[in-house]
Amino acid sequence: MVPRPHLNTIAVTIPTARLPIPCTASRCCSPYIHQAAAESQLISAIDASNGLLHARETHARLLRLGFRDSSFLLAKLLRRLAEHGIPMDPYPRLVFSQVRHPNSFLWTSLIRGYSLRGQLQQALLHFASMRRHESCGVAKSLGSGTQLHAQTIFIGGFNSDLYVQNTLIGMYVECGELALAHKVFDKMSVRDVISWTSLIVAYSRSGNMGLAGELFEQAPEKDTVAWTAMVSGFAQNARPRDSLTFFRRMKEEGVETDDVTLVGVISACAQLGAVMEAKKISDDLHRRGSHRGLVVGSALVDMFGKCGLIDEARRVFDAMEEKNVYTYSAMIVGLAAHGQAKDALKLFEEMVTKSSVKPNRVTFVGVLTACSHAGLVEEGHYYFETMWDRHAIVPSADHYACMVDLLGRAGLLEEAHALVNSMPGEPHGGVWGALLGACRIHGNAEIAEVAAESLFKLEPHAIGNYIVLSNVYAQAGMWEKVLKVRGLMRERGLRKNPGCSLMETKDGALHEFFAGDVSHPRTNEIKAALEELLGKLKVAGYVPNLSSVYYDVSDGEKERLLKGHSEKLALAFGILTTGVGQTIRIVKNLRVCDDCHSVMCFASSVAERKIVIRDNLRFHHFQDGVCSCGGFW
DNA sequence: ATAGGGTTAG
Repeated sequence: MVPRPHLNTIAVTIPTARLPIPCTASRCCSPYIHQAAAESQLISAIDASNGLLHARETHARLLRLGFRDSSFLLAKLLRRLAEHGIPMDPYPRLVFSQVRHPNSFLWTSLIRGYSLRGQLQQALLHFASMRRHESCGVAKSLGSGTQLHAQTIFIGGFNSDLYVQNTLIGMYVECGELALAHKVFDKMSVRDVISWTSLIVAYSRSGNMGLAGELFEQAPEKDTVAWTAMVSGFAQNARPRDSLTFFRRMKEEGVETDDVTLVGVISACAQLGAVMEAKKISDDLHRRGSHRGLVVGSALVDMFGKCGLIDEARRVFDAMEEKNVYTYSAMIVGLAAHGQAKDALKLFEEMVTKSSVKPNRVTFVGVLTACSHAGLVEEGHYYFETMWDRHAIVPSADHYACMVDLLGRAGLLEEAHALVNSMPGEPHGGVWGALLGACRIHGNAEIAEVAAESLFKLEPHAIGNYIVLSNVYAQAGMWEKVLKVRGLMRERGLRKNPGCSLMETKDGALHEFFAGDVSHPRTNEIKAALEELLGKLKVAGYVPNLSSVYYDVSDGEKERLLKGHSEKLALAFGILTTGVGQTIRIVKNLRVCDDCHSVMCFASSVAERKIVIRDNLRFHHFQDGVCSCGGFW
């Protein structure tokens, strides 16, 4: 299954960029030197080329010397040709078409050539064709040359051609030039649904759903694509409930939905953990027969994983004929979040050995978190090493964060700290955050202070860091320092995120509970059910964990605060609304505290329910008094 | 011909 880790030490290896190193003891490095020399000679020749004939000679030399695929040199040649006013057809166009994998620089040179000669339709056609190619993996970034070219066209007229204008908007959106996109839109005398949708997408991508929504309401015509842009826009901007609302509105108004629409809603359900809605969508897809498609399937794997139905995720995964890196990553990440580390690693091995799908950085985040949440330190080291050894992926700060988390959780705080200090590049908030989190678990106030100091500089408004540091102090009984951190928070105008738990009843209704919440219509019943449950749990041996309250108050007050935790309210409500043997599913926005965790363990056996909780990190499956997380959370 | 889609730590 999992290959033997070959690393036992906490090696702090600094990955270096793997450049081809031509020199060996037996072979001289001259071929490389020759090639570099040839390249620089060609550059000079291109720069010096005068007119078509000279350029053709240089081109021939370039081909002879084996540079037929050098986007860089050929782009230079194209630019030179354009500067000399040589018509784009046929020669420069031929130069371009001979390159098998043109990069965006070469594309830009071609487009620029056309636009400089006033052949704007041609320029746009090539622009459109470049965008089609980009989705096949060519560099996504558009050079400043392309932007320049667009402006040329913009100034040069064509404001009556709907197609040209729409293409321009699309291009500006891709360049992130929102204001310019809007300017083109404003100047248009005739707009169609594509113009409106392009602009809606532009605002949605910039995070401005308010304006996107206004445009949507104003648009005179709305088709499936326009509606879908809103549904996925809300999902991508972390507003899953609005996404669902729009989806429902769309159906009410009789607008056709398609696979793309459903992918948007799937993502919303994944964020919410809304199981009932998720199942409805999945059934819908089955009826359409498109549940096994590549994108839909990958989204479903992710959704079921995030809704706590990991077996269902696996079923979809196994049924898919075509899988890519999204599919595998979603499945691996899902298994990791459910604590099924061995399965996650096994799947990764299958991916590497049996499929032709190459893992990417996201896949490795999944693999490393799987190790971390299961305490598999040696395996984590092993996979971290293979990233660059075997898969040519240079670990990013995110991967270092995973390693710090892995070491830290396992109690190797010094090693984790050393890794932070020795990693290449500056550690970001995630890296320090992982270290701080580990300090909370192991009660190390000293290293926690170091981590927090960096975090307060890097992300002064991230409230969680203050809370965790203050909790570390509280655990150690350092109350004066707790007050100091609270003072700091007040100074910076930061307020604690209220704990919130979500429970979905069978009818698909979502019930929300906050800490100490009495606003639920059945609050009295819930309170009574909780009291009754806690009474039974105490008989079974449950003792309230008062050290989970990080306030310096009396024990009685601590117990009262513990009872108000949102997941306990959700649990009590769950017991009211389910029967013995059924599953209670809760989604929580923050980490589950130790006391709630132990209550869930006890309750799963005493109340004879399965309890599945998704917190901000992972899933806990409670059954017969035991949690699947094994203490790692 | 031009608009909407899936995986990421603490």
